[in-house]
Amino acid sequence: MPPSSSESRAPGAAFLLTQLGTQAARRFAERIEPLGITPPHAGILRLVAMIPDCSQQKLATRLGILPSRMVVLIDEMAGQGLLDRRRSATDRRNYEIVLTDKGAETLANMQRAAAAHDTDFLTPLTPEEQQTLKSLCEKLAAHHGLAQGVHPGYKHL
Amino acid sequence: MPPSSSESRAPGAAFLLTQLGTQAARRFAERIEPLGITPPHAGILRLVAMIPDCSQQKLATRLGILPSRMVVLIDEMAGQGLLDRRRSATDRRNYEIVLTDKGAETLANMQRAAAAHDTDFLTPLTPEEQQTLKSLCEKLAAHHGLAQGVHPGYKHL
DNA sequence: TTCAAATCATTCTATATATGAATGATTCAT
DNA sequence: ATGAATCATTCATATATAGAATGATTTGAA
Repeated sequence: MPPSSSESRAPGAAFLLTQLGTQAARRFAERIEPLGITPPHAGILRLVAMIPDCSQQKLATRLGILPSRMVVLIDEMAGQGLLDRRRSATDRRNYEIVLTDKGAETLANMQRAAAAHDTDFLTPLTPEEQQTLKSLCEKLAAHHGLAQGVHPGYKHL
Repeated sequence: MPPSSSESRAPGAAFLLTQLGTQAARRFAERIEPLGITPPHAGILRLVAMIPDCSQQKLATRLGILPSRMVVLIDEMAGQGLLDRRRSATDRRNYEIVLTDKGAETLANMQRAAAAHDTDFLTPLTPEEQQTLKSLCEKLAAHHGLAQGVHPGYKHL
């Protein structure tokens, strides 16, 4: 039987992951805030760079965001000059979202911020421990069907 | 220099932690949903059991929730019969929040759900790997100043 | 060819939550 | 005894999100 002498409940690994994940997400949000973007913006930026001339619908389904919310997010980013809406020549129902020069620059800054965030967050661990943690997390993520590079924190709860 | 041949960006460990943490939080929320409670309720339940006769103010500051929101949460839980407001005899400004029998029962069910959640979420890993992951997470959590058993996901962002 | 169904972006409405100020009762310190 | 502080509460406001409804366009079948 588990040791529960009085009321001292040692949290399990899943709870620790929740704590750490929330903390990591918050710190990343703080890192990119000076760039004028939020985590959803960052996800869009990455995806638009990976899939050029992508419709809003595809972005929405890939990121798990509702189309109606995507409209607002794209509005914001277009207003900042990070990307442009371009009517598709073949299907005039949808847009092709394209990165501007400023958008590409912001993406590069965002990736630098992500790298620095990663380094800082894992700094309490030795390089060997960092590698071990990463391997274990990759194994877990694979088994839980998490999409490469897209975190499920954009939709519902 | 890091290998970035084309556009394939391998996510760092911090990003993996964000993904896993979000996923773990969501699954836990689904687990306790049949009990009629949400994650904030679960946090309150745990804390009230650990600190009996606790004021709403203490709960709010410990959990990082605004007092005005705490009122609503306690209202909901009292409405479900999980806890009672009892005027403090020594200081009639504040309440002492006490668990009811049903509240204690729900807490026990919640802890069972948490244990099952932990087992299921980590099932892709061997027992040794699970222990390693837990140790590394504990080390990280300690260095990042995370409170025992209280995750920072209840406030702002 | 034509017409119904599907698709994309958008707008609108409703709900939940975050935030902070203000209120009233009570206690504390001088 | 009086003013400051504390606790629970209410209020007003802002923001995020879900989901339904709309209009333009394309697609597919009769």
